[in-house]
Order: sequence, then structure tokens, then C-alpha cells
Amino acid sequence: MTLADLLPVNDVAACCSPLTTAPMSVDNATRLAGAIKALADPARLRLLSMVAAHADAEACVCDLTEPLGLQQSTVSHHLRILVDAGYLTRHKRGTWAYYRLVPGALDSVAGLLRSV
Amino acid sequence: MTLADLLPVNDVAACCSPLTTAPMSVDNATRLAGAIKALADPARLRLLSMVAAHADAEACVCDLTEPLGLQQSTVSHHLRILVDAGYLTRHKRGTWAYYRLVPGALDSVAGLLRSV
DNA sequence: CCAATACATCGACGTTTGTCAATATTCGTG
DNA sequence: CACGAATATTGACAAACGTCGATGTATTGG
Repeated sequence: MTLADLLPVNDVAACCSPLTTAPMSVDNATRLAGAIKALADPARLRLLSMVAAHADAEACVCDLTEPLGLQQSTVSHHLRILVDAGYLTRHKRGTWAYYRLVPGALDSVAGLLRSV
Repeated sequence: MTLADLLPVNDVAACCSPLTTAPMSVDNATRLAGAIKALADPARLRLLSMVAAHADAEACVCDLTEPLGLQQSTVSHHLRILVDAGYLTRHKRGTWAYYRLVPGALDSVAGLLRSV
């Protein structure tokens, strides 16, 4: 055992400085990371922007598949992730499924990011 | 041109038009997704908040390893991702590496999300 | 110099993710 | 009711990711 081992406080003083406010909890970090992860994909960002840019701010899968350049099953997969994460809603009319942005959802995540 | 202009996050901010007007290009979506992906992890979000909460808004790896509950090599790995993405800067003083938030980096990404 | 410290990098491993093809499900229509 | 169209779900597979232990690289102090 060395002298340094007996003086942890001095070691801390040499390098470490104290926390001024509490850091994010593991729980909150996990939840926020989950919300962000749903946005961390080029195809999903483009889907969000396509829905937002579409007439009446809604779009069905058939509108999105071709311009996105991915298979229909893949588009459905991404849309599901965006719905589950709370960024889109899904309304079925006939055989078509129409997707809309959830108002304020992106703002909410953006606000959380600012406060990190 | 400053160093900050070369950071990935600022690149994204510079070249992305608001999502409401037109669908995102594949290029911009890929860049923005890359910037977001760096945030899409609980450990990295906690690292950012720990650096922000620290005295003088800077922290070295030794400050972060124990409270984060991950190995030193893993912490270095995450810090590198955050530096590469433009959210943190790294300054070496002696054997210690001090990390600081890049002012406005998180705001920039948050602003892009809010514009949808 | 030599040893110790702080940090970065590398190699490996299990897990998650994005994509497609195939199949299932739901709904309108003849 | 049976068929076709729009969408969802499943299974498979390669690529990317998060984590660790071991090793490499500076830097300080004796």
C-alpha cells in the first residue's frame, strides 16, 4: 500500500473537480436515448420530412415507398418505429394507412436536448 | 473559417433546410442522422450532462469513469465519439485529458429537430 | 532512467440494427 | 364469398454497436 492509497482526497484534489449540479439519471438517460435513437436513421428522418412536406401533412405508405427508395416492408418497419416512439400517428382509411406528425413531439425532444 | 465550422454538427446546421418546406435529401439526412446517432446512447447522454454539471464545465476521464459505472476504455470510446461528432472538445494538461462542451452544438441539433 | 499514472487504441465477443423476401392480415369490390 | 390491393409481420442475414480486457503511449516524479 502506498501513501497515495491512504490519501484519496489529495488525489481527487489533484485532478477531479466537484459536481455543481446533479447529472442525468440512468433512467432518464435511457429513456431520452430511446427517443433519440428513433430519430438516428436517415430513412426515418426522411420519412418524417416527407410526411411533414406532404399535402395535408399526412401520407400513406404508397406515397413514401418509391421516393424513399426502400422496400415496402422496410418502410412499414421504420414507420412503426416512429409511431412507437411517439413521433407519428397512424390512421387507417380503407386499405390505406395514413401517417401524421404528432404536434410538439419533436419540439419536446429538442427541448430535452437543450437542457442536457 | 474557424475550427468550429469544420465540426460535423455545424456542417449539418449549415446545409439543412427546414423539414417543413421540402423532403430532406439523402445527404442531409445521412449527416443529421450521424449527428443524432452520437447522442442516441444513455452513456453518452450522461457523459454530456456530467461534463455540463462539472465545476468550470470541464471534466477529465477520471472524473467520469466511476460515476458512469463503465470501464475506462469504454468511457474513452464514448468521449471520442462525442468529440468526433462535435459535441465536446478535448484539452490535454499533463497526463489528464479535460473535456468541455462545444457551445451551441446541442442547440444546433435541437434547432434542426424543432424545425419539422 | 525507472516506475507509476492517465488516457487511448486494439482485438474479441455478444447484441442490436437495417434490409430484404416471403408470408400473413385487412379491406374493398366484383 | 373469393379475389386483388395496401399494409403489417416474420425470418434471415450482414453490418454496426457497446462493452470489456489487454496493450500501447505520453507524462510526471523519484
